[in-house]
Amino acid sequence: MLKLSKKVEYGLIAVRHIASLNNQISTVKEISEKYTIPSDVLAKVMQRLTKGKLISSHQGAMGGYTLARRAEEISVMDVIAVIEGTQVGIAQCFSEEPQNCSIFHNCTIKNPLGKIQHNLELVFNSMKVSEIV
Amino acid sequence: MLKLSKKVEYGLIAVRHIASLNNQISTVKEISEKYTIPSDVLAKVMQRLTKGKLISSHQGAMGGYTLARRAEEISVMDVIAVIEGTQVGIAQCFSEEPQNCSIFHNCTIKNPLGKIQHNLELVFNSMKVSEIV
DNA sequence: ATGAAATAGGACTACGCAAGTCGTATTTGC
DNA sequence: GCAAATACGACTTGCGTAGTCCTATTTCAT
Ligand code: SF4
Ligand code: SF4
Repeated sequence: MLKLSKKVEYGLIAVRHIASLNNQISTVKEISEKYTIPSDVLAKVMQRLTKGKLISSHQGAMGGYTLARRAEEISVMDVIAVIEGTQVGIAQCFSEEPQNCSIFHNCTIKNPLGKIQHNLELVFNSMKVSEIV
Repeated sequence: MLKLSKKVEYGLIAVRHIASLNNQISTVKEISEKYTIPSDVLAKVMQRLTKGKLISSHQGAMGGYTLARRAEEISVMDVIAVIEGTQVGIAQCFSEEPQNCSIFHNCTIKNPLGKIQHNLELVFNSMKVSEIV
């Protein structure tokens, strides 16, 4: 409960790695070996980060990935949001249709939880990749 | 990912309910019907809250539950910690033996994540039941 | 041109946890 | 003694996470 997925952790490690090398091009093989991450899993993480425009891919031999923005402009929240396609919410009614929760109408805690959700987002938004290199 | 469990939500609803009734004794049946919560599930949640000394149980006919502390002294974090027996951690290495994570030794993000973890705890600790009645 | 190095992406499996159900025992007020 | 309530363990089901496997595509270097 409340745990980040491994994919997100891998994504953060990868993005931080590229940033720490001053945005030098890096490959999946290089990163997966250095940090002992299953390369297939990391590959798909990188593909999502590419689709989310946080990094840029360079296909073919001598290819790899570079950052698509400055490290100061990539937050932990960005990485989470891109890797988890869905909306991140501390409760069901924040991440999907509120009606999906059978007790939505007489739920007495959704407003307080909304406040907490907002504060959590502030925390994740405020930490940038540039701070963790 | 990052979602509270239903048990925690049920626990918060129940604790808030009792608090809103000015600590009048309340039963599982009463709460489960009012909020459409499966009574068996709620029952076990209440038992955990009792073991965690957040509420007090009164067995037998005319029994039920009351708060064991003032609503100002029960935080959302307390409820989470008691219902989830385990340590709540944003990453594996915070909730179990660090060695369990195969990449612990060369993990470059555990310190930053630790900082985030700390901030999240502040958020959950600062919201008290008395604020959500 | 050809082959090697790299990204792109779908299909599938295995495992663990969340949520709920069921059955039974125990306590206690009337 | 009966009914209302808590206590608690065993079980099922479904879903999400993590990982594996396989194939296609792109592009550089020889
Ligand atoms: S409505 Fe209440 S119970 Fe349903 S998801 Fe939102 S917060 Fe949780
Ligand atoms: S060590 Fe790094 S990767 Fe392993 S759990 Fe802690 S943070 Fe996540």
